[in-house]
Amino acid sequence: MTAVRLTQQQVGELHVEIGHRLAGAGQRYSPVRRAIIAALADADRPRSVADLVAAVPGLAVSSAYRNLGVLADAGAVERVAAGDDAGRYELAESVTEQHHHHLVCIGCGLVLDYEPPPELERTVVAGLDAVAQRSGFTPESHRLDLFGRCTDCVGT
Amino acid sequence: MTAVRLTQQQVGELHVEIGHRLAGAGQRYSPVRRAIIAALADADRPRSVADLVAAVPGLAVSSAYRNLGVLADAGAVERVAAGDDAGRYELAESVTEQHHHHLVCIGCGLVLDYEPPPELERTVVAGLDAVAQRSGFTPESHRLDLFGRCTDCVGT
DNA sequence: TTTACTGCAAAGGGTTTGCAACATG
DNA sequence: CATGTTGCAAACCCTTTGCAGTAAA
Repeated sequence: MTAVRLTQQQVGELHVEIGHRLAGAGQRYSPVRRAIIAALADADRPRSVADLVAAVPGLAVSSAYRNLGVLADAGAVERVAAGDDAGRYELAESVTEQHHHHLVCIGCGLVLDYEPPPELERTVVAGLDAVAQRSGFTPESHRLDLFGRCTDCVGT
Repeated sequence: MTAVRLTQQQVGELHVEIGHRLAGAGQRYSPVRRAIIAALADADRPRSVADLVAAVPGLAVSSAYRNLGVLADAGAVERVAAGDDAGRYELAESVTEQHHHHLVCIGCGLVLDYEPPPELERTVVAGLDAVAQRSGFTPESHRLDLFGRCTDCVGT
């Protein structure tokens, strides 16, 4: 199982938690923001801005970007840099409490979430810590993404 | 040692190899393209287009993009999607014969190359193969990037 | 002399911002 | 009412493309 989905109850807690974070930043949890979060919670993959605008009726493009910015600052969502194309957003790991990485299709741009096997994750973290130390970097996060072709794009 | 630099001799072979690949694609290895490759070979990190335009006197922005596109098609360079900002390019691994990943500074956008320890790389490849198989993905490549703060940005 | 390469300027697509109206605490 | 939020339209940035001139096989 590579999909990362949340139960109804988890989604409920999600809204509460995000409401708190926004309030802490002096921001409101408006209906539009709720709708954006709901749309993100509904998917098991990062969604593009165009995608979100289409999914939330009446949402203006500018509002989408502005709200995603506010939500990102509040630590509710994260921007995913997939390939070259448009930016995608997903719920922040600090609110879903699920660490994951991405499978990116070089054919159609599809981005899937996957949860790395614990041993792999441990090895990667240890290895990157060592590399960071040698380079004087203070580690913050990492990405372990696989690029390939999804079943629909294999023959392309 | 995290830097990935080439010797003078390696750079010479590089030009020959790239010349062959371009010729095979019905393209010339023009002076401008040589200058772009030289600028990339000169750095131990991916360079932005603006950076390249500044480094190659007289190079027009449009020519930079066009040439980078041609060079990418010929397998000489690769585009690196770092953070959110502008696209960066570096020599393709198939010509440098050096597999590497990136350290990205979230403070200033600096991108450094590093060569992963062999065991780490093996573990990652094996782990990703397993994940890909479960998801029906045909693996092509991967990225194992670390995000953090460089020595100049630690206090930010 | 045919085909590739170049710079300039204009166009494109994604993202950001100014602004006046609206909604909420 | 004071402050946050919204949509619209214009502005912005990076990137691509049309075009006429130049250079190389």
